[in-house]
Amino acid sequence: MPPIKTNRNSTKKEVIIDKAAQLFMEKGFSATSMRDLAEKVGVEAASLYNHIQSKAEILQIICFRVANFLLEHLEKVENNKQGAIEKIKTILRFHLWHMINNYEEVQVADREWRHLPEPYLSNFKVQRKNYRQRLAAIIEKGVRCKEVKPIDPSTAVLIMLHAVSGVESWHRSSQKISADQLEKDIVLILVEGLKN
Amino acid sequence: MPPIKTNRNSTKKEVIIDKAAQLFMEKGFSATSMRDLAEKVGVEAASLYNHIQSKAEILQIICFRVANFLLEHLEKVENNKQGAIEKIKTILRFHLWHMINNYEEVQVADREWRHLPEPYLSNFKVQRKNYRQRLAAIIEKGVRCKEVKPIDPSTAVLIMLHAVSGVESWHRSSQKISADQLEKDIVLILVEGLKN
DNA sequence: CCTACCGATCGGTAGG
DNA sequence: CCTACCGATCGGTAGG
Repeated sequence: MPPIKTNRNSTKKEVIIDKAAQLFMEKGFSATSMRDLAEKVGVEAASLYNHIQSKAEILQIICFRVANFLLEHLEKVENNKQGAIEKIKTILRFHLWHMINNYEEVQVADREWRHLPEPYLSNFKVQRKNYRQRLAAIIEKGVRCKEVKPIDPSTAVLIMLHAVSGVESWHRSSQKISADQLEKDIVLILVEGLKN
Repeated sequence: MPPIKTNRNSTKKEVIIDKAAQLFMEKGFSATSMRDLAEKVGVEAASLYNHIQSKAEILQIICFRVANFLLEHLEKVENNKQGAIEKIKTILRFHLWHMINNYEEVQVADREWRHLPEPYLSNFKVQRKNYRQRLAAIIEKGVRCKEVKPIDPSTAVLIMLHAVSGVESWHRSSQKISADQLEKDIVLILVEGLKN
């Protein structure tokens, strides 16, 4: 018999990672104890170590899962035939969608990566820098084609990425507007702000 | 004889707060120990308590100093006679200037306020919400006057405030462009994105 | 998966 | 401002 296929969130390890993401988001990585996590999962602290190697491993899985996901999408966009503005719109929408649906993990990756132990920390920083530079390259090309305003590309990247992480405030709030409307408004403001 | 006037950063307490802001920014509030801080200040951990009451008090001073500073400025802008776009520009520039010159404290207030003990935590949340609502009110008025695009005002606030906190990436980087150029670019992108 | 437990480190205090 | 020290809690292991 083949092994039963387990989708994400069905293995105990995934449950642990999921609950950890919630706690790391709420209290931060350092302020979350393995006893907090164990309680949330419904076992004793020692039992967690049958599924994970360390507290740091959980953070590492979360951070690199998010980073790889975004990087893979960027690669696809780089190779398509859209213009700069369209590429930016596509990336922005993907970021927003990813953020809205996985905001705990994305938020943790964004905020708590500093607590990664080496060599993961350096590795993550390199990936982060790489991502930003490639995004800036798309914008720079847009500037050269006069499709985008003559602004510093890395400043534009900075605004884009940070605006996306602002979705957290929306998520936490009473959610007056829909996810669709939120996406439309953000894309409108940023893309119109970039257009020449 | 009158007491000698001490400007900020000249008292030992201010030195402690300043070094703490650096550490809280670098490692986070929870991961910073009073021994780390003592070493940076150049005394033993126990000696810190002659100047401060607790670790939490330091965070509280940092968070409320930043919040009050921004709130005071907002009040002035609310009462001037500029249009909505001009008001937003003024606030955005003030935020950016404040961020660039005090980025450690601002960043800590932004990121570590969750670790405030009650009742400061609730208090801070109220001030934060209040600030955002008043900023949204300015934008909403702009939308009603057709000066600003018909977007959800709180979405616009979300983008503005998070874009500002992105200055941290700029600060940490090799600082290719000047603070002036950074400010111009950010104001340009965001304000043009909002204009109708 | 649990009980029992480890050494290390934490924020903070007593007393001088 | 320091030495000495407190109880609590931390991440993690041994052994079953």
